[in-house]
Amino acid sequence: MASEETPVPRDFIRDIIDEDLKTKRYDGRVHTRFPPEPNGYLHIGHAKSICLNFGIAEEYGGLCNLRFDDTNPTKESEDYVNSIIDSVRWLGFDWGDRLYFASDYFDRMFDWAVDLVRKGKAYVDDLTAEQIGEYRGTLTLPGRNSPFRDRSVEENLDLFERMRKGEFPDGSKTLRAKIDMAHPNMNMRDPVMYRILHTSHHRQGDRWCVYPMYDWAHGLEDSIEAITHSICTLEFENHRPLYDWFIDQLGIYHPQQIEFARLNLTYTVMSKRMLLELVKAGLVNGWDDPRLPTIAGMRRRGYSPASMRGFCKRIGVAKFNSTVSFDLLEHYVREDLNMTSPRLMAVFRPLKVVLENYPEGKTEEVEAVNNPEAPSAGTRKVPFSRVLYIEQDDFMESPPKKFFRLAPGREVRLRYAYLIKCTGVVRDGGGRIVELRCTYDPATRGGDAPDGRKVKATLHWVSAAHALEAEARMYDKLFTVENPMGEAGRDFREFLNPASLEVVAGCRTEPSAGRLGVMDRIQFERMGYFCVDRDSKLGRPVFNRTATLKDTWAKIQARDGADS
RNA sequence: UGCCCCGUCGUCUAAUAGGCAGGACGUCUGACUCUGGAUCAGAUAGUCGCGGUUCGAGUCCGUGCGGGGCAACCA
Repeated sequence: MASEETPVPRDFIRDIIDEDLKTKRYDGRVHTRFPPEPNGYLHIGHAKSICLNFGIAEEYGGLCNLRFDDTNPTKESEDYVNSIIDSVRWLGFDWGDRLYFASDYFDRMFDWAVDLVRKGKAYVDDLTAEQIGEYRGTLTLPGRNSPFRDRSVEENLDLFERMRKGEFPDGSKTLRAKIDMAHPNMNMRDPVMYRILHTSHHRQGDRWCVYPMYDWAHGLEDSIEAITHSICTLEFENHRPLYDWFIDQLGIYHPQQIEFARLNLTYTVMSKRMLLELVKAGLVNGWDDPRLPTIAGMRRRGYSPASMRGFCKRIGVAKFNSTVSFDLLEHYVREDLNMTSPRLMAVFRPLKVVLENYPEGKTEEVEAVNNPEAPSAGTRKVPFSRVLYIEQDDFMESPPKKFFRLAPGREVRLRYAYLIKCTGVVRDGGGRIVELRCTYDPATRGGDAPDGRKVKATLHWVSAAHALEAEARMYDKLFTVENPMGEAGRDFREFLNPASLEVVAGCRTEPSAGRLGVMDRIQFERMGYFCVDRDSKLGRPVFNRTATLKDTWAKIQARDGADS
């Protein structure tokens, strides 16, 4: 885990915590929390927040809670709760026995609301949602007081209690904080605290028909759990004054909210809403589609938890709205996978090679290194015989100057095996090359020529008779543009990359691939990092491409105008 | 024509309490190599503008410009 041995990052949040520790603001405690709403799957943006919150707790010897902000039963479900628990655990974090649900605090929240009503700081409003909007004013114009704003405490108490008992239909009444309808911060214009929702809750059943709003609930949740630093994203900055107001009116424990910029990544979308749209429309294959930036999707794609943690740690934390390059993510993934992935050989688009001077029916085994970065991974035997497959892209009949691979009359090395030279091509009726005739040099077993002659390329290969058939799913960027949301008036779906998934059937792998288990991560030499998908069948594995290897040749081709 | 927040290489991010603007990714060179992988060496490129304070400003003050957020009974 080289990526995690980097020094602990410094950022403005840790500076604030250092300062609070110095001034003994919270008696030297550091207690954070990760508070997702169970209304979708977690994505890499959440991973940033998870790493931040759990990471800070770890570094300071504090604690981090996992708390579900389940205040809106119309959008939430237990399935989402489970997927979130699964994702956080997979990322490698532990919340001990501190798994909490906002819904478990509903009684206390209700009592506190009654408290506010008693203090004349909250009232029951009969305005409709639409009217509330009208009375709120605009960004530049002050709002007006609701005609129900000055009801007596007794009447408010009675009405609120009857709301709770279910006497009123959905939307007919709300409980509102009594603050200031002319406040320059819109959030302070008598925000709604409770709405009536005759909807059963995935944990509370039908116990409630009034549910707290985020602004009212969230600060209370943090207060109840004695959180010291409530870390959240920038869009809640304007809500902090309200969060503070509630806590001060109630006179309860007061955490410090700190906002940071959410993660944006190029070539993808990072909002649960957009992700949900893609899933619902069937534009991807579920929440764990390997093309999605969901944690479940990236996991299925083959990203390791360590690489995701390394990425999150090293992108830093700031208040500047930024977009991280997808290249950076891939860099950390490759960095980790390079060190940890066993190497195997597989040919994705097979081209048959017949070694004319190799005895028919003979098979030998060559020794291959499992991981050049980790000698302790040992070696393995790979069968070699007269008929082989190599990659179609590794042969060109009339190669350009910079093409180093096999061509008529040219000699290359077969990895760990022999030097071979191409002596001819065999075509089908349509003139397509279907087979290469080659000779091998028996003196080069293992790959080195006794006379010291060099070759410019080493190719991966498999023995036709011993190969295992497999399917590969080649994933590419989900969108064709860096910011799919960036074009005014265009829907982000217009920029979906039609080539984001290419299924390659008929791949041939060396036999040892048959011993892999689901989710095992490997590198197919020269082709990229892959992992075994759960769709694999016995004897016919399915591989997801996690990332390609850096490919200098592909870069040259792209730059020099692809003459292939 | 309101309020809040933010502007450092192409990108992300450092610069302990004002003191040589550094790192990473990307890109480009080169070395090495039985993965055109990995590794190594080098190059590239930045403090949004204008004033002010100061011996000294990315950092402090003012102002302009630019970007983001806010008008759900969502979070």
